[in-house]
Amino acid sequence: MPRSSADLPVDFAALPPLERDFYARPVLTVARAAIGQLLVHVSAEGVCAGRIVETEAYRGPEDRAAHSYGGRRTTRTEVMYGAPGLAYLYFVYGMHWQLNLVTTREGAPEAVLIRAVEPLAGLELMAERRGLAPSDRRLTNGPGKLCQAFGLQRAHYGHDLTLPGTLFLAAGPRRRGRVLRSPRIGIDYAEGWIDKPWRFHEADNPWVSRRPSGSNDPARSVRSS
DNA sequence: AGGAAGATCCGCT
DNA sequence: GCGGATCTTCCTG
Repeated sequence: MPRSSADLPVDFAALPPLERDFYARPVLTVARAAIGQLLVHVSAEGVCAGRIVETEAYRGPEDRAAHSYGGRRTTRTEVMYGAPGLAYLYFVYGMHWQLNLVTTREGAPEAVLIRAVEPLAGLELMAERRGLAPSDRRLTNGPGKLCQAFGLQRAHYGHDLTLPGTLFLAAGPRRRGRVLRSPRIGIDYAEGWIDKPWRFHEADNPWVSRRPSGSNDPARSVRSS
């Protein structure tokens, strides 16, 4: 990767995927490590790529906010129990898809939700899919938005992210901002787990979906590697 | 067979 | 800030 996106154009589609080792770690570790990595999707319509700037960790079966809470194992959650490096996509609110990375080890239903991405390539295609201008920040600053922009949906359920050429993560540029932690968003139903700071995002990145809500809970800063 | 809820987004006030 | 959109999945009876 170039040091900045102002360098020569990168052939994102040809980048080597992150290997299974990346995903085969505790979910909080992967959620933190995913910040700054690249998400790439190659489709018939074109190539979309971006830097991951916001994630959340879901640690079933004990995590009440996780779909795999209590060991729940259904058609929908089945892939969460699969090999680390698989993609878990699900459909919510009758209209939105969400992308997760399966982590840890087979049988451990833990996953990282990708909540926001900073677009680097395929902006025109993303804009077309989203019905927005390519310069619009709403292109990819939310979990449902980025899936629509990248053209991700049911067909990608269970896809192996370690395979090259289609849908995968790749090593991001070295330079990154601080990473902050805060409580996860939209899990008011998860009594006892609401306040866990399992959301990670780059400080001062305009593509992050929202600033940490509670000005009271000081988002704790984490060293960037 | 039916109902309820949902890891969201958008537009309006 | 609030409510509506919209439909799949899962649980209950």
